Amino acid sequence: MEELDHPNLSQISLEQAMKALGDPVRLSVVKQLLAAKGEEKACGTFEYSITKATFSHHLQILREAGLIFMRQEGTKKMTSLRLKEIQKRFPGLLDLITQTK
Amino acid sequence: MEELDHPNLSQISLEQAMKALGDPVRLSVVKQLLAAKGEEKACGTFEYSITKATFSHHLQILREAGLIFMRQEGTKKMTSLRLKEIQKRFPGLLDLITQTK
DNA sequence: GTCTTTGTTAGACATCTATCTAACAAGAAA
DNA sequence: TTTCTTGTTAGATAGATGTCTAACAAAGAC
Repeated sequence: MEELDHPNLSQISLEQAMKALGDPVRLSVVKQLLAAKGEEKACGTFEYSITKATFSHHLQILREAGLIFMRQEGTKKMTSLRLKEIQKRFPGLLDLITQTK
Repeated sequence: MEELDHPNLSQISLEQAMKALGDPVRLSVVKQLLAAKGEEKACGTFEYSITKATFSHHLQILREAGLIFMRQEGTKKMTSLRLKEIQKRFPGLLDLITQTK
């Protein structure tokens, strides 16, 4: 099993974070994780209207942007927001996403 | 002379704003406008390392995303941040850009 | 009027990106 | 072992995006 790359948030630019969030699928993922209040979600529990292959691609981008953490558990892959690290590196970003409708 | 389209910020999604900011040239423009503390800047006064044609294209994207206001003054086009409107529609966004290094 | 300044538009082009289908991988269940 | 569940990888593709050059437009200066 491959070890997944989870970059240190200090390596992530605001530009890269913005780019990752400037997509409907990926912003929706972050919103769903925010709604989960820090709890993990298996990939299959997200709502989306694309194929699972494409969805997997979007999760990879969010992971490489330092925004989500993923770990294997059996056949499932548990995904969670890197809440504290994001708040430290990009203060106000998650509040902005939560509040903006 | 064409009237420029300046959308109402209520029409702009967070996703669109993020997308506009997820580019090095455009994020730099916003940072330079923030550094100008609300003052207008002529296009020619920005620092960038692309052609003016490409730069013009990026300003158009920022304008259409509701982030900047542009007005003609003689041969120059004065550009400014839509500060208050952004703060109202996307609270914390500009602080985030200002603070993140 | 002619030239200069400032920026836009048109067209072309290479690269990036989101998407799909099909095949694969790995763990769990039977 | 065989099958099911869950998700990734590979390869292809259409469309979006950032970039350039060249031509144009409009206002000011001479």
